[in-house]
Amino acid sequence: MIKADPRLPRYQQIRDDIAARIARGEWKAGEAIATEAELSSIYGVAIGTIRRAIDELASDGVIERAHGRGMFVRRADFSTSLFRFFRLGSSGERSISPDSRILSRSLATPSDIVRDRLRLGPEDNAIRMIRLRTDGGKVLLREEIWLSATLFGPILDMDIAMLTPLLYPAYERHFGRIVARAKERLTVETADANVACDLEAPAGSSVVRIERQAIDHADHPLEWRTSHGLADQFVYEVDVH
Amino acid sequence: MIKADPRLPRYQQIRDDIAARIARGEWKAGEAIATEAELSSIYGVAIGTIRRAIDELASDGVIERAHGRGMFVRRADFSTSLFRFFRLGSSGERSISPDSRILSRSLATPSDIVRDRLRLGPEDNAIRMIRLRTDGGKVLLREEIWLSATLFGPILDMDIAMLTPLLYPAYERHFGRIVARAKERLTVETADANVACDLEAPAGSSVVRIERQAIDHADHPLEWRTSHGLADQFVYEVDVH
DNA sequence: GAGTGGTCTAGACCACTTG
DNA sequence: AAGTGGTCTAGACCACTCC
Repeated sequence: MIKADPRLPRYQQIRDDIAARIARGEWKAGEAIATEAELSSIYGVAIGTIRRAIDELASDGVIERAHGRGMFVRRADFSTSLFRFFRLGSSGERSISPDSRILSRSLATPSDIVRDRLRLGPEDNAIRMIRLRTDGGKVLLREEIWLSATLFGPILDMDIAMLTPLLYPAYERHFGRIVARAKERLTVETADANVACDLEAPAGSSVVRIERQAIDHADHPLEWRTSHGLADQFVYEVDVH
Repeated sequence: MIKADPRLPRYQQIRDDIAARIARGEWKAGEAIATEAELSSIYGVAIGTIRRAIDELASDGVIERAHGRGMFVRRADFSTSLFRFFRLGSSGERSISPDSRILSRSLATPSDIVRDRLRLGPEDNAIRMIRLRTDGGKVLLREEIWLSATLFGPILDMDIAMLTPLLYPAYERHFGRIVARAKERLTVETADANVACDLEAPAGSSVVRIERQAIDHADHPLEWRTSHGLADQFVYEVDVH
């Protein structure tokens, strides 16, 4: 049933197993998962241990609890957590449908910064992707994405449709790697030639730069991403705890 | 011992009581608080209930746990949570000492936006403060801060030294109101005359605008704040969950 | 009323830190 | 060895939802 490191606490093993089942599609978005009592007998632990596991999944936004009704898989659109740029325009209400287009995907030698952020060894290789996020044909964001080739190597040969529109669900589904949290760093700068070209704006335009390190439950970095978007139409919303 | 709403779960009453004790100075920053077993007998509840209360204080960053040593009041500098703008400069390492200067403090009629964000009634009054955050004489941030006059009225007559350098600890100490989380929204715009003047920059400079709604445990908004800083030296770091 | 999640108990045993 | 927080148990009872 569980093949995780037995040195980890049971509630963490169970948390990861439930997350993996959801990623494998055993429980689908919007559906109710097994009840606490069922899970308790499935895993052979007390109900309190199950609750502890679910607590973390709920705070990760993977599962939603409804008192008296059950526990439900959240639609995996990440709208409340790790995708929340560009509510766009003054209306402020409409949420973006995250169309994305991967421009390139290749094995590459990581810079020292990328090596540090992904915690790669001196010999490790990396995967580099350039991706555009668009809405209604308009380019909103240009992203440079770095992954460890050791962890995500097969991504180079996968059908591109398996990587759209969102990458984090793809990491879960195909590699069992769950992004639990991320560190982000925002600055404002002027666009260089590559960024300006992809954003369809003049070089030297004012752009927002977002660096994001995506991290799993074990505190290991999964992805390093640098995104750029035009400053004058940029909105960034976040809940700070 | 506890005078909170008895309809609330015990662990929430205990959480708030412990937080209030810390705010009153019964346990000081860096000190160990009572052990779980002691708290359990103080409050007359099982140790699991104490743990539940402490869980929330720990995730709020009020208390830090150390396995085998005890539980400690975190230094209340908010450096890891709600004050983390402007790590400033390319060094990226030095953290800012948050000098602050309150320029004005008065009763004012809130706009509809402020009324909405503070959830004020149509007749309620508000307090408006303008504050500068500086480092080494240089102005980094210009803040416009709004509070409910009903909740924070006495702040108008307090010695200004009681409100520096940080406001959130002052809210805790003098009003027992704890900021549990905040919603922030960042945009980039050009400075108007007031902002440019306070930031000692030409009007029309590119500035970052941060709107922040600070919220307590009961999900009630405590403060609405709009901050501006020069875009070219702005760094914003956040942990996203 | 049956079934669900939410709170709370009163322990047990383990892992870590300090003397 | 003593004391601390961390994990886990096997229940009890409550609050909410749905039939």
